[in-house]
Amino acid sequence: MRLVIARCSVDYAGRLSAHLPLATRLLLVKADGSVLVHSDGGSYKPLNWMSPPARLTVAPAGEDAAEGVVETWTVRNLKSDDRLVVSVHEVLHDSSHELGVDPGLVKDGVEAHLQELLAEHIGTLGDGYRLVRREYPTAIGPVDILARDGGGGAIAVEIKRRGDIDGVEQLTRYLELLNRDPQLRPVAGVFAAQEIKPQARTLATDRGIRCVTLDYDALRGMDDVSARLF
Amino acid sequence: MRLVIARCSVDYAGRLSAHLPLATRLLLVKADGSVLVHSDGGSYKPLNWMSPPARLTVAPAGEDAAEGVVETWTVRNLKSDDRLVVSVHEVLHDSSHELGVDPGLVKDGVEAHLQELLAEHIGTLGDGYRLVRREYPTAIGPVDILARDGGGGAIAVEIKRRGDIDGVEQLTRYLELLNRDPQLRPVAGVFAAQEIKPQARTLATDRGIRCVTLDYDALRGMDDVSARLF
DNA sequence: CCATTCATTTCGAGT
DNA sequence: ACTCGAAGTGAATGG
Repeated sequence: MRLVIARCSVDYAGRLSAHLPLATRLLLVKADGSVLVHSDGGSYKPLNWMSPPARLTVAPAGEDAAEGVVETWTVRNLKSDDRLVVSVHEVLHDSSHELGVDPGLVKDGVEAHLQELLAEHIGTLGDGYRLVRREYPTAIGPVDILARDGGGGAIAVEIKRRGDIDGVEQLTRYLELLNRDPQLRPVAGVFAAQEIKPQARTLATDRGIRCVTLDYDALRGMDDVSARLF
Repeated sequence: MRLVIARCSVDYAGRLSAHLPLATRLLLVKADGSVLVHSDGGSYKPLNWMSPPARLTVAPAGEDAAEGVVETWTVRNLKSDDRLVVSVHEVLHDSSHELGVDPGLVKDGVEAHLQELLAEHIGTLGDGYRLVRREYPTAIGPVDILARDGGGGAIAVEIKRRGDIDGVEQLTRYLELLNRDPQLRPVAGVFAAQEIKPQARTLATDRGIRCVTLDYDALRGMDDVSARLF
């Protein structure tokens, strides 16, 4: 990994065109040839970049030396024809470092986990609810959860972290299919998410689908309690 | 901006939990307190990070000194209660740099531009086509383009950079609404994108919606030509 | 300021 | 290899 602090301007040409005026920035060159151009603020997203696999070539200034350019970096993607051109005016820092391969990130608490928790505590949807199965298969893909309510009626549950209109459309398609099955019919729908967009709620309600807001911490808390009982 | 190359392990607790085992990485501390943890590969996305506004506090090793920890960095987000904890085992490089404010990126060639270009060259959809208006309003949101074909029939165009099933669903909803308007009825649909997924194409065709693949460079080229005429 | 939509999205899982 | 959906999505734009 090479770290360069430089006064530079940057041009990108690929799926779109973009330009960065002259300023002091961090140029980060990774082992796979990818380059990140970072400013001293903003988010984790660079101002501009070239994705791997890429190749960096450095050329001394040509005609643009008159404009103060010291050297020109050209970063070419090896699979597409995207190009990133960095016009370096002044190098303030330049160092290289051996990092080795990274063991990678371990995550916990995403949608899959939400589904697990709700399946485990399906009773939070109503008294007498019981789980039939998670990932209940249909012709167009698996429904997140199939359950039965206290009266034995079938319930199809679609789970999202953020519930928007697409999720309601998806659940609607599942319900249409499931309601053709005499073993299940009639199947009611539940749209469960940590956060449900108003538009999605309106559409769901209009179609007779119940909306449920999930509290991840509460579900996880119930988990802890039940864990303590053992 | 502070650049640190260090052997470290990292833990994040916030909307999810994540852990990075001990390895050598770049720790990038920005002026707004945000921290990025980068490996020597992958894309522009850091392995882990803390978004601004954030505050970094560094503490000498405590009980964990026995495990080889030299110092512990705690990065707290000032608006949420997200925390990033970096256990530093060895510092291989440490430098700070003044960058100043960045003038920011200038973009050109995104979806808005595609819509502009297609509206300008609506004739590429067929002989005699003419533009009624861009962002034609409906009760559930604006249609990208409303046009008339050579015979005077209304055409609703949905534009995407990448056309997938969601875009077809969206256009379907627009068409359903527009076809209730006696001034417009019957309204035909055109799904236009730089790249159309097979599934989306199938669904669109099934619903009588025409699919058109847009060539951005060609549209831009036509633009250049017409520009040269003036 | 909230809500929706786009993104050089990136990333991972499943087929 | 390809497709599809999720993301600690982030960022811009319109109401």
